[in-house]
Amino acid sequence: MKYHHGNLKEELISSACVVCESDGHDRMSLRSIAKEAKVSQTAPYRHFKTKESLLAEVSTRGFTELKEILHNASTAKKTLSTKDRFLEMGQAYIEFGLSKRNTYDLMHSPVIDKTQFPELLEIATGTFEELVHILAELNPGISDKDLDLKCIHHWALVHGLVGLLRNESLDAEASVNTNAGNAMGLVRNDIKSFLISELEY
Amino acid sequence: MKYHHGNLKEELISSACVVCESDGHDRMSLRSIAKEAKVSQTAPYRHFKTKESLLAEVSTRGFTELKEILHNASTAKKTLSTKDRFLEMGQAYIEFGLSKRNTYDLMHSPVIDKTQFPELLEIATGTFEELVHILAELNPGISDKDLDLKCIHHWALVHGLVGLLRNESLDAEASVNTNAGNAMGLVRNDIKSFLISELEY
DNA sequence: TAATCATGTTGACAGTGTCAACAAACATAG
DNA sequence: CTATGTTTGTTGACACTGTCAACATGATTA
Repeated sequence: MKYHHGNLKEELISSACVVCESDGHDRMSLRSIAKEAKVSQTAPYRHFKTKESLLAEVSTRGFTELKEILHNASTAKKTLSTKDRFLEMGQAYIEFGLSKRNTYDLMHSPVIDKTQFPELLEIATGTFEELVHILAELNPGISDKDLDLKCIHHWALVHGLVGLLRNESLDAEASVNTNAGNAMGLVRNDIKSFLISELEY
Repeated sequence: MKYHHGNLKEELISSACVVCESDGHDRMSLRSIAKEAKVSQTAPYRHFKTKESLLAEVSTRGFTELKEILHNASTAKKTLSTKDRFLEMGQAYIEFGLSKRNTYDLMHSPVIDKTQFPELLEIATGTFEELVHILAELNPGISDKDLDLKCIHHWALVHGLVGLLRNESLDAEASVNTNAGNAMGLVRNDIKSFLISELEY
């Protein structure tokens, strides 16, 4: 029975990742994950200055995973056209946002001040870069400024779309008054078609 | 010195609105706003079943204000073309999201389960309707389905754009590695131009 | 072997949301 | 006008939270 745990930091982070995704970051308590690791309430403070910095670690892992997913989506299937790989990427982003709801929330939550966590800031902006790369490939010869504007456009679109799609209440309720709910269901069931129509918009 | 306050519910809500916007909803405590109203800690429970339901009230007011702003933007200046009024609306939405940051956050936060607050759900979807109306006006003869798709497109865009613009770290940091930061600043300084280019995209 | 440092522990503090039990103010029926 | 019941307050408590100071143990290094 060792006094020292040996791998506590890693265990706390990965435990926090699980809890954050299942319960949401606001329902996660340091004490509970400390207990889960069979360690005292204050042990986490040897590895994280504050709860926020543990959450920053969780957020960092989220971005790391997302960046990898995006990178894979845009490079894996070499036989696809650039446009199709771009669409794969958009779909992958949205699917991440829908399947890792709470983690996605944390990644965009204002409770973490990214400027205080350089590593997090770097991976977050790095994730954005994945979009820059494929859009540059898709629009050869485009000016830097126009490229950036295109990035902003597409990023805003998928990010906003995730926000809309996550809100199940919209199709539950809105379909009574309008057809938006139905359309939302359509989009949800065929994200790729929607993205294609966006590209040709 | 009356025992009964007389107007406690209203005072609690408006106080909560102020605190939510200035400090963020996660830093708002029931006790503190009770104290502010010079009332005991548990007095709010005579008017709100839970903290969440007070926050739901704050969120409702946020949507009410936003809906009104959007409605005004799209109907006030009668001399403008439909397209211009649509642009006014987009700009108004974004400005709301940027100026009422924390309230905007609360309105989209998962801490409030909108399905449990019918009034909130109604005003939230009602806000969406403002977009439906002007888009219908802008695209006469459009099919219901296409109208809905257009709504989803534009809503996702402005909502996502707010998310991007709020993140100051993006232009602070990203400008080192890419030009995205500069472009973000451009967009921020001239939202309307960006929206126009979006419409013609 | 002795001293230092990293990593645990216990105990405490102030703060939180919420509940049960009680009390004062108000409304209304007799 | 009194009696009764309902709203709307109060006090006190519970379990929980993030975090800190003081201490103890284990590992590392001189």
